[in-house]
Amino acid sequence: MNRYVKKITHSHFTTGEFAKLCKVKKQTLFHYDDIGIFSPEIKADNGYRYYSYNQLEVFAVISMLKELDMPLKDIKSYLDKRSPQALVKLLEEQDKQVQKKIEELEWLRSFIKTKSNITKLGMFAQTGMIVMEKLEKEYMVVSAYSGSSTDKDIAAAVIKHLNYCHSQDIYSAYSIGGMISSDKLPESDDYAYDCFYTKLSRDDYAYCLKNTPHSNITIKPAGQYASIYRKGGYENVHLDYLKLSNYVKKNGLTIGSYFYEDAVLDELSMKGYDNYVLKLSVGIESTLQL
Amino acid sequence: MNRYVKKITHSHFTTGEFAKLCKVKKQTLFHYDDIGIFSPEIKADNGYRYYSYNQLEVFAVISMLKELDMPLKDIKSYLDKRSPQALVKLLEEQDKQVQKKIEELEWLRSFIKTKSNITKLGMFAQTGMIVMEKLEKEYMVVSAYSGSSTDKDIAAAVIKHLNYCHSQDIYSAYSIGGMISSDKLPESDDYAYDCFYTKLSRDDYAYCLKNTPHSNITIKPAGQYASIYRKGGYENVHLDYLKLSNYVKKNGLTIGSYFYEDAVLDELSMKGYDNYVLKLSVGIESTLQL
DNA sequence: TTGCTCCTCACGTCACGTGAGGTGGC
DNA sequence: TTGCTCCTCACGTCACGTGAGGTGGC
Repeated sequence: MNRYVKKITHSHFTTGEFAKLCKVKKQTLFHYDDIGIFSPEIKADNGYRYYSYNQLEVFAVISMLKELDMPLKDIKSYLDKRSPQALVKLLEEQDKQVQKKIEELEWLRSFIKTKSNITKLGMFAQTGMIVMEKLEKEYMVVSAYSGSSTDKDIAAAVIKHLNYCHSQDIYSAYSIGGMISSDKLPESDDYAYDCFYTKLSRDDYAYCLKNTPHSNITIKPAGQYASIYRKGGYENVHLDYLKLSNYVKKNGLTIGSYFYEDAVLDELSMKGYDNYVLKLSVGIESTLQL
Repeated sequence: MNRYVKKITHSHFTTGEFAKLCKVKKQTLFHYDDIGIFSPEIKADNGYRYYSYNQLEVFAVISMLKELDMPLKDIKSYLDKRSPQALVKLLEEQDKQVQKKIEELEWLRSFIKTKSNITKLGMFAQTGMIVMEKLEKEYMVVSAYSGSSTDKDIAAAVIKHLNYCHSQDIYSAYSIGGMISSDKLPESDDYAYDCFYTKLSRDDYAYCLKNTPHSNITIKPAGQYASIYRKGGYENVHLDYLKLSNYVKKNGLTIGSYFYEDAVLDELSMKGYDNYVLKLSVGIESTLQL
């Protein structure tokens, strides 16, 4: 690709042509020339810019590095000191970056899937009535709470819980839930949780096992649960806990150890607490079991 | 997670606390409040901002959407009209985006690998001497060139070649190469190519087959090749073509149909044509073959 | 000659980042 | 009281994008 190169500008591309070939705007080329990162091979006396074939791949690599969030400054500093050795090193570093990004995006897909499933659950749930459901086991990170009932303590406990999750590289799509011991039925709106928890999706759990096998992960057992989905947020939640409790008693069932309280539709899809959809549930065991 | 919420600011997080939990700078939260995309649940009379637990996941989703290059305007317009239906739709769209991005990044990895291999080839090649090598078959997109010898025609032909590649969604890591019929030995530096070509990596080829099965792809045959790597760019290239030709004759070998000319180290790792490393090669068949 | 493309210059924008200078709760 | 954190400006930055107004080659 050398024919007459260096001799006549016709074998070169104008700014407009080169921009089209690179699928960018002319202004980008002007900008790159201004900051000295990528200039045309030839600059005519009238100021016209002429780019060559061989610059195409340089531009392609600049675009690639930009895609990978490398600042133009860093790209320039490579190009200023370019060499085959430096190129190979750069490419190897970028390959690692790309691998990491792919993993992040794959995690993101599972985040999206989980969030979508939770939301659909809230959209289609029958609200205000008790439903019996067979639930699979779930993995959760649980932080016991035994602090005082002051809000300051609670806020601190939540921060601690989240910091623990983050320290284990856990960023779940599930919102924080609350557990209440089932022998401590809430008697007013002003009740306290015994634990905070963060549920994990299967993917979260797999990722967690791989990276930090000794994380403090609790299993919420599989089995029959009595649940109630409620619109209207947190107002008079204790009445629904009462409903659940009465239902279990009336049907002669054995109540599980904890009530679980989850926000199914919350701030992300609804504005204001009053519009949240909560799910309260408790494990039950039929006394008719063998 | 409702305890005393709405009543006392202590159950909430200050800007600094919330920023730490979200792994961003405070300024980001100020900015989001300014443009109205994400404001604290409570703003005290003294101007202090207080964020709640339930806002954590909203912020997480904003971060996620930002990661996926959604402008803050668009994120705001979702949040302004938020609903479970809109959320599910948004998530489904984003899932497609993420899938696409993952595919792009996987393509990028193969681009990086190819580029790296080509560069290593140039770094470690013995230059200035003829080497015999057994090459595997390679796939290439070839554009015949029969235009005049004016540079304008050549530039137009290259544009046409690249546009064809782009129309087939082919963005190879290989630079454009040139083919010269082997019965037309260059006699001066001013020679003409008979074809331009773009080599494809295995991944490019697989991708190509999947998307546009009828692309015009040529196979450069596997077999023995006589090659010469040369430093010093394009000056007196014809002398190396002569070397190759003489070598083939002297050893009583049958010459293949075309000379192939590739830039192995070019503008990307070297400054200026004079420092390029080119590879010239031609297929040979031993006349001693059965 | 017409129309298209080229140029420079100045200002806008997007999503924050960076101090400067001052107030306020434990 | 000390020190830390909060606040609001105002200006900077990064990578261009958008015209405005004028020149220049086929």
